[in-house]
Amino acid sequence: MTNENHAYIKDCFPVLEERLFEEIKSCCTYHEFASSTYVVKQGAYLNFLPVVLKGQIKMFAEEEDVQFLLYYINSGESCILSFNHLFDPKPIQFSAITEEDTLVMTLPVNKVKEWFIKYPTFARILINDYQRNFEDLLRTTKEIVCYGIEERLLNYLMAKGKRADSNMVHLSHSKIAMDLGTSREVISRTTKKLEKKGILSQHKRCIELLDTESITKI
Amino acid sequence: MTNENHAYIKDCFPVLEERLFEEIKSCCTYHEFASSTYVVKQGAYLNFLPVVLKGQIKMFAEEEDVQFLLYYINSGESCILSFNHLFDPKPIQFSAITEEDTLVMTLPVNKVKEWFIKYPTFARILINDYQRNFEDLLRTTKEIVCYGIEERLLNYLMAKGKRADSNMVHLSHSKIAMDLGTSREVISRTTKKLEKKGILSQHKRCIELLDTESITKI
DNA sequence: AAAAAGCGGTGATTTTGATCACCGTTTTTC
DNA sequence: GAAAAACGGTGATCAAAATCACCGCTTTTT
Repeated sequence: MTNENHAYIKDCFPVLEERLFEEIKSCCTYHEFASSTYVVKQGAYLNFLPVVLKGQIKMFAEEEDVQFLLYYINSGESCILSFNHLFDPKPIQFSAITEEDTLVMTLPVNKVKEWFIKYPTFARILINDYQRNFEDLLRTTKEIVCYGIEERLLNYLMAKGKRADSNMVHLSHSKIAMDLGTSREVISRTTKKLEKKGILSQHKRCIELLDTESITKI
Repeated sequence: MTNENHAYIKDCFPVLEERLFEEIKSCCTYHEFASSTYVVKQGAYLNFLPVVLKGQIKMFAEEEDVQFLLYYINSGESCILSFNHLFDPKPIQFSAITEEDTLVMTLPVNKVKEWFIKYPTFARILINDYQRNFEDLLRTTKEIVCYGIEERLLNYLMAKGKRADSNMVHLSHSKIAMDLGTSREVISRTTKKLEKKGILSQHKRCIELLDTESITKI
C-alpha cells in the first residue's frame, strides 16, 4: 500500500531527484480522504505541507456565512495546497474540501524548508504550483466582479464537464449555488434560462451540456 | 544618484548577502515613475522583475471595460510585483500604476532565476512577498463577494487614511469609484450616507474620517 | 409503506447597485 | 477673466440578484 502511494509521488513530481525522492519517502505521511470531507479548515494553523497525490480538492473561502469556491487543486496539475503557513505561523485564510476520494501526502514544515534550499528543483515546483494558485484565484476574482451568474454558471458547468470528460454534470442546484456563492433559487432559475436557450438540458438530478463548442468562453 | 538608488535596495532587502547585493547593483536598472503612470500593462510579456524601491504601486485588473483594484505594492513592505512571468513566458494578467512618485528597479529574468537557486535568502524574500500578494488578493476577493459598497468604501478609506497617517483622504469620488469597480454616483451617494451616519465628513475635494476607532473593521 | 429529507420550480417582493439625465460649483487652463 | 474641464449632488429608472414563501416530486430512511 505504501509502495503504491510512493508511486503517486513520482507521478505528481516527475522530475524529482532520486535523493529528494528518498527523503520524501522517509518522512511523508499519507492520508486518504473520502469525498466531501475537510482537509484543512479556515483559521487553522498547519505545521505540514499538504500535497494532493490523487483526486481533487476544492479551495474555498468562508466569510460571514457566505461560502464560495476559489479554485481547485488537482493531482496531476497542481499539488501544493498552500505554503502561506510554511514560513510564517499564520492561520490559513481558506478551507479545503475533497471533491472526490483523495489521497493527500503531508510533509513536515521544517523538512520542506530544508528541501526548498537544498533542492532548487523542489523550490521550482513549489513556486510553479503556487503561481497557478495565484492565477486561478485572480481568474475567479475577475469572473465574480465582471460577469453575471449566467456566465459564471456556464463557465462553472463547462469546467466540471471538461474535468469529468463528459457532458453530464451530476450536481444538485444547491451544491452549485454554494460554489458560486449564491442561492439555490438563483441557480434553478438560471439553469432554466440556459435550458430555454438550448445551451443545456436538465435530466433527473443531472445537467447535460449541449453544443459546448459554440459557446464562447470567458 | 545611482548610489542613492543603491541605498534603497538595502532598505528594501535588509538581509541581503553582500555578494548578492553586488550582483544586483551590477545589473539592475532604475526607473522613476511619476504618480499615476503605468508600470506594467495587462497582457504584456515581461523579461524583467520589477521591484518597488520607493513609493507605491496599485495592481488592478482590467476586464471588459471594468477596472478594479486588486492590492497595493509598497516599498517598505512588499517589493515584488509578480514573478508569474519569470519561469513561464506568459502575459501578465493585471496592470500596475503608480499611486505616487515611485522608484522601480528592474532585474533581468535570467539573473533572478540564477539568484533564486544560488541565494536561498533571495528565494525566501521572493516567496514571502508573493505570499503577501496572494493574501492581499484573497482579502480583496472576499471583500468584493461578501460586503456591500458601504463597507468596502469605508474599508478603502480607512486603509488610505492609515497609509497617509491622516484622517484626511484627498481623493475624488471618481477615482475611488474606479478602484472599487463602481460608478461615481454610487460613491457620491454612499459617502453622503456615511456622512449622515457621522462616520466621515466631506470638505472641499477631501474626505475626513471621523471616529475611526469605533468602526469595526472587516 | 409511511415518514423524513432532499431536490427543484416558481411567484412575489425587496434590495442593491448600475445607468441615465441634468445641473450647479469649483478648479484649471489659456 | 472667460472658457473648459473636472467635480459632486440628486432624482428617476432599471436590472440583477437575494430573499421569502410555498408547493410538489423524488429518494432515502426506518
